[in-house]
Amino acid sequence: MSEELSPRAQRLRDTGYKLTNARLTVLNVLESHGGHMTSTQVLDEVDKIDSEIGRASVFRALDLFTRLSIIRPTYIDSSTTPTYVMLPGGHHHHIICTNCNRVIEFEDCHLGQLETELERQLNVRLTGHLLEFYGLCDRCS
Amino acid sequence: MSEELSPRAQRLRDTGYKLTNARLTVLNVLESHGGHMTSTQVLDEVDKIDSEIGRASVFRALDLFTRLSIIRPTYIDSSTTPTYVMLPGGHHHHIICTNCNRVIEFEDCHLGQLETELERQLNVRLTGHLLEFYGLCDRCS
DNA sequence: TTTTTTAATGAGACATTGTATCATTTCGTT
DNA sequence: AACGAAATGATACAATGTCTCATTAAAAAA
Ligand SMILES: [Zn+2]
Ligand SMILES: [Zn+2]
Ligand SMILES: [Zn+2]
Ligand SMILES: [Zn+2]
Repeated sequence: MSEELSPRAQRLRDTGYKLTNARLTVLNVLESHGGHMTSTQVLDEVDKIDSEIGRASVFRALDLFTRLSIIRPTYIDSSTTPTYVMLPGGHHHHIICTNCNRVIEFEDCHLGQLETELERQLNVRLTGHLLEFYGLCDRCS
Repeated sequence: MSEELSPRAQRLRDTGYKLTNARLTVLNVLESHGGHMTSTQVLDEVDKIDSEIGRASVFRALDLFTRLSIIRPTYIDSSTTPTYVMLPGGHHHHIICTNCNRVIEFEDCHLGQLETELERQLNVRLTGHLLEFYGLCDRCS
C-alpha cells in the first residue's frame, strides 16, 4: 500500500517527524485551500474530513508547520485571529489595504540577493520570508 | 498650556482622530518601549501609568495605530499572542529564528524601488511594510 | 468662555482562541 | 510481532479579544 506523499509530507518525515493522520489532514487542508486561513477555518475543514481529530492536534500541526516555514501566521487586520498562509518556495508577499483589509498578492520580491547577504553577514540560515506592504488599495485611495 | 505633541500624536490629530488620554498613553508606552510588545505587556504598562484606562480602549488604540501603519502586529512563534512592533519611518525588518524564536533586527531593505513600482503598477498608495525572514540563527544553525 | 456635537471611553459580561494534562494510541523501527 | 518514543484526543482551563451601552470628554461652534 504505497501512499502518495506530497513533497511537504516527504519533508516532514525527512526532518524526523512522524507522518500522522492529524498532520497529513491539516497539511492537506492548507494545501488544497492555498490562500490565507484562520485557525477556526482550518479546524472546521479538518473536522469535515475527520471529526476524530482533536483541536489540540490541529494547533500543534500549525505550530510545527510554522517552525518548518511551510506556513506563516500573519495579520490581515489587527486584533483578530491570525491567518496562516502557505510559503510555497519559501516565500509569500502581499499588500494589505489598511482601510478595507483587502489582500493583494504579488509575485516578484527580488529578495534573493538580500537573503544571501544577510546569511553571510549574520551567519544565519534562512528558509523563508514574508513581505507585507501596507497602504490603500486602488478603490480606497 | 501648550502640550508637547509627538509627531505621531500630531499625525493622529491631523487624520481627524481625537487626542484622548487613552490613545496618548498607549502611544507613549509603545514609543518608550520601542521593541516588540504583546497586548498583555501594553495593558500592564498602561495600567501602571493610568489604571483608569479600560482594556477595550487599549485594544481599540492598537487597532487604530495598526490601521495608520504606526505599528504592526506580527508573530514571533505561532499561536501565541502577536507582538506589536513600531514601524518608524514606515518600515521594520527582522529575522526570526524558527528554533529558539530569537528576533534579529536589521536595517537595510532596499525596498524603496519595489514600493514605487508596485504603487504604479497596482495603483495603490503604500504607507509601510514589514519584512520578515525565517530560519536558524547563528547559535541554532 | 460656554454650549453643542459627536467620537471615544470604561465597565464588565461575554465569546473566541489557544494551552496544559495525561491516559491511550500510533508510528517507525528492530 | 514487539518495542519505545512520539503524538494523539478529550477536556478542563487560561488567555486574549469583543460587544454593548450609559457616560465622558475632545474639538468645534457660538
Ligand atoms: Zn497573502
Ligand atoms: Zn520573496
Ligand atoms: Zn535560534
Ligand atoms: Zn524596509
